[in-house]
Amino acid sequence: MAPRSNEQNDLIRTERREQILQAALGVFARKGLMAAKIGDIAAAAGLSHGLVYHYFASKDEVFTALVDRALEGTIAVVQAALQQPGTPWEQLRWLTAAMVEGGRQRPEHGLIMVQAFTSEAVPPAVKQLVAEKGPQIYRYLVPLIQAGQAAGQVVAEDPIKLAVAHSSLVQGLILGQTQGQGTYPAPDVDMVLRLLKA
Amino acid sequence: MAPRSNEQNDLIRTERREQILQAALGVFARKGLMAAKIGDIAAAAGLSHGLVYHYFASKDEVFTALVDRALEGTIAVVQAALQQPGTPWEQLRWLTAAMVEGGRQRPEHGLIMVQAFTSEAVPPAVKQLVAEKGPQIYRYLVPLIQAGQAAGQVVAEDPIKLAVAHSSLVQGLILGQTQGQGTYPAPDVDMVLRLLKA
DNA sequence: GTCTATACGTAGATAGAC
DNA sequence: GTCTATCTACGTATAGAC
Repeated sequence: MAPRSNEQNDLIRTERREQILQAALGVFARKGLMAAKIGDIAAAAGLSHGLVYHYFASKDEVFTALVDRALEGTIAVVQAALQQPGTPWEQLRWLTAAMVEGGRQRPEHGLIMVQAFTSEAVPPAVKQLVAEKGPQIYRYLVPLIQAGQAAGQVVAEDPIKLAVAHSSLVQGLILGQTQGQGTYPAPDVDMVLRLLKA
Repeated sequence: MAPRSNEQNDLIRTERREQILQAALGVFARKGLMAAKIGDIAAAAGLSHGLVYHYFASKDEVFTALVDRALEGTIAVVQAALQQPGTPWEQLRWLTAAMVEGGRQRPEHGLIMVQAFTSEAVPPAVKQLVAEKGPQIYRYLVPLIQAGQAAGQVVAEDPIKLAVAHSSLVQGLILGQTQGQGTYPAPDVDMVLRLLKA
């Protein structure tokens, strides 16, 4: 039996890491940071709980990594909206659709972020991430709204308030979907955009 | 030293119970069900942790009592809106103001409800409460929206979708206020009502 | 790289003193 | 009614075998 090469080992490492993160994403989203046990994550990933500690130093570190991903992902979507072709309104529509649809199919990121933003029982590293990267979302969203106002497509209100309202509604919808479990029909993109429409 | 009368004992009992519930409301809202320790609640209430168990059988029972209050309170507000004088639109405006303002001053109920609605790590009694009383909110909100539509004041969209959008936005705003800690200006009542306006 | 067994700390819950 | 001391269970994190 020939020994594994370094490349093969690296491949296994990144695979396992991803496997653990994916499993943890679901468990953390459903149960919350403190209620989620390492054993739950290991079981969901299909491996022993000892192995989780081979790849991550602590439960907090796993959670922090996921919060970072969720924040980076959200920022990336807002940035991507600015790269879309068309008018500011069309960009806003693209952004809204991406967030609402994304949240509908995979609400886990949204649930993780709510915990990161609202709970005090969160590792210091998470608080730092939230403080640093949270405002970045508005750094891109507010100018987009202002561009829409300049084009006469977005209502002439305080652009920051509009941005807060838009983000809050999207967040709320993700939570609402989780609770209702499809019981109620979900508002569509156009309904969300009524908030902004001139 | 004369012994206490039964009436005095009863008074102490209800006082202590309330004292514990108020303290627990804050702790649960900030830390979440699992991260909140009985010791935290006792310390916040200014009494020993043993005494908490004299008034409640378990931590779960305290949490469940608070969820019940939050749900009942929300239902009561929606019902109260229907009793307000004026047109359906004025009633909707009253309701929105009550929820947004209430959530701004005391976001704890909103945070508790988010946990109750979204977390799996919640006692069965809470799941039952959510299943029973959660839909009651829509039982009163949807007809109010329909009345507004009949009066030509609310846009002619699916009233259930409108109700979901409205509730989601209010919930999202409460969360947003908690995270931003007053960093950003909060959307006002009129901005929320743009969702519904004809 | 992966697992099982174990140590250690902590927190929920109870018992008994005052 | 209230507190302190204690029991007990569980979960994080580690050590060592394979």
